Amino acid sequence: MRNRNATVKRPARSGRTAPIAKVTVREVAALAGVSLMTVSRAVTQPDQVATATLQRVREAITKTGYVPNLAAVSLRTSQSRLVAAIVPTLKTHMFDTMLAALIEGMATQGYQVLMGQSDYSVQREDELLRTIVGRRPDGMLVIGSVHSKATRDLLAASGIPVVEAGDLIRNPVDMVVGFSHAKLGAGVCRYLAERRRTHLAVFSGDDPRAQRRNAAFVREAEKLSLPRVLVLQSPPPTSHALGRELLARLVHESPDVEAIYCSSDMLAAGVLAEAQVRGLDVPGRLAVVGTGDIEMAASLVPALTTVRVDGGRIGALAATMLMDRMAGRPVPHPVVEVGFKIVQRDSA
Amino acid sequence: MRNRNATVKRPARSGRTAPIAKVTVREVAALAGVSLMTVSRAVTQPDQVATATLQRVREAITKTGYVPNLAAVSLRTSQSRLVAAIVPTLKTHMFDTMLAALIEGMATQGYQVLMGQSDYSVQREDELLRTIVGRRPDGMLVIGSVHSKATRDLLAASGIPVVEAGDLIRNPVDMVVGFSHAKLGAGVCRYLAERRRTHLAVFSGDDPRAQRRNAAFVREAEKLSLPRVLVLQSPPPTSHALGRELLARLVHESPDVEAIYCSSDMLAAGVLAEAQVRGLDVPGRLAVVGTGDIEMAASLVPALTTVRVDGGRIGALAATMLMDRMAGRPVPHPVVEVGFKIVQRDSA
DNA sequence: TTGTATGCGTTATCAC
DNA sequence: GTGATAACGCATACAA
Repeated sequence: MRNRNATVKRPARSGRTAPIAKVTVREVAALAGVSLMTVSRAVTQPDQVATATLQRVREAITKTGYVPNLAAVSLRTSQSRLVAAIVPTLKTHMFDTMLAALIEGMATQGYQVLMGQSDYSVQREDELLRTIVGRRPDGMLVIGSVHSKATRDLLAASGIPVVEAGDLIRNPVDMVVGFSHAKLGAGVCRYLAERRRTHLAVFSGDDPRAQRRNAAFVREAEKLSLPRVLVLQSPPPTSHALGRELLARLVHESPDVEAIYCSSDMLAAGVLAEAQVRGLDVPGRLAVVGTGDIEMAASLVPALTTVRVDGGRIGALAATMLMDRMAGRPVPHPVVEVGFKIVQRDSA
Repeated sequence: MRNRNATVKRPARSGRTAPIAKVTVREVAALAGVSLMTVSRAVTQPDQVATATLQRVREAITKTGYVPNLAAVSLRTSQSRLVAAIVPTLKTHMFDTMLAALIEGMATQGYQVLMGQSDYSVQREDELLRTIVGRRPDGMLVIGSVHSKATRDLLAASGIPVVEAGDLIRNPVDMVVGFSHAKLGAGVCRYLAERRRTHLAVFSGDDPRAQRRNAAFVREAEKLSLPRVLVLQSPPPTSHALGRELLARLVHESPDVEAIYCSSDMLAAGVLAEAQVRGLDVPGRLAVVGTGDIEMAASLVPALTTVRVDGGRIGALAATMLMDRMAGRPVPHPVVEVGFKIVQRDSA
């Protein structure tokens, strides 16, 4: 059943009015019978203008449809009221909450957000950041971290407040809010070991963050003298389908595995689905732990035990730190480690 | 198990260089021993500059770390190379692919994307759009449609190319690419009727788009002389947990329902989970149809029958239409209806 | 309370 | 091939 693709009708774009883009303080001033500055003041500091004048100006603004040109404001004031955000990709759920919180936080303070997708490519990231610096944003959020040395230097030299978010890196360009992937990986390993699971596996994407978690997980298993951890990696993004596929493989190749740590909840959900199909009891026969605590985690069957990292909090913290820096206020903690939490439910 | 929140160390922000934000053509020109215009030309039209000069200028640019101020460029040229995108929310998967496609499409043409979240609030949307107009974007994408009359007029008058995406509305501000929610709702109803399901229910958010689908679904059922359709609505966003909750309610209140149309795949996934828990056979006892065809739909158990709308295609089409308009090229089809498709899998 | 002059950083235009 | 000048739209500084 397929709907056709068709052109339906012409749009009703009326050419009646002069484009607002061309309306400047000039026209408003002329219409209101005042000078440019009075209009400017009426907009930015209304209390400095006589009530009667203010009213006339406001009418003129309404009548002309005047909207101040922020490029001019930005040029004049050296403030863009713009914040840039770079994410690896928008196609996964991973960064949505962080971003949503940032955008919302900044919007309440009158800032707008410029978006960029690096697609996990350092080169894309570099190009992106260079273009963005041209906008003179008042602040920047980079999810993950800035990867190339040259760009790190560029940003450091630019004097633009930068928050690198999600990853607790050692040498931030400016500020960081994140968590330790190593602690997280080790923590999950201990959690499973405490619950008497000895044959462990890890399903994950092969991005750097996941790899750091995996490495720590494996190290911890060695420290606890557990059998060798089976690590299955795939190119990101990790998906539900991948979870099913990986479990299917595991069942054949290493049927003795008792617990799986998945680098995303979606991956874990796929594992649960495949386990259901195969009649594999979770958690009886197999324990499953996810990462992210996405909305569906709590209502899956069985409810998914997962590592919660509060993306919304990270985004909100980033917004606060940026605004402090932008306002010239001292930032008490330029490096903030946010916690993660293993949320115990039914799957492990 | 909770990691502490702590400050770890001071950041390594070196104050050594003059902020790039302050480097202008002036400094570059001085260093290269040329005029401002030569620098400007070296950047924008290198072939107009003698090779030797070009080289000197480029060295000077590298040495100073000069990055052109786009606010100034924008002011001077009346071109912002900025495109704005307004989404209801980033917290659901609904618009990710559309957005990702748009951002990618625009980025390849040297445009940057300004993001706004309206949170399904008309007032927020208005504020947002007004601020955004101040940036003089070269184009705008609004997911859904522009709701208030005043803002529609503002946009129409602004002369900014606008694409309203996702919704095939009747009187677009400028251009539209979308599908008919009414056709979709009716189509799903027929699909279920053809499969001998007579007692139908709809689970959905109460946003306007879902409501249009629901209304058409109900009308179609009446036309087919089916029993009254049970419609259960909740405030968006729809979620997995909500799907479970609604099915639980349904089982008590209307156990005779044979098919459910869900306004999102996540909602449908929740319904499948609850059905599994209750031992309700899907599709034997109950058919389930979702909306969106998100990645997990195909690997759910049972695989989810769903209505696919190609968000990536919509985003890409929007980007193309915007770029045509921005380049002054005629837009052959300012109103584009994209198809939807009912993807038959196992759940219905 | 209101107005005038000036400059933010860049490019269009015209002159050399 | 290169340079001088003006202007984009607005707000800062100061004068009235």
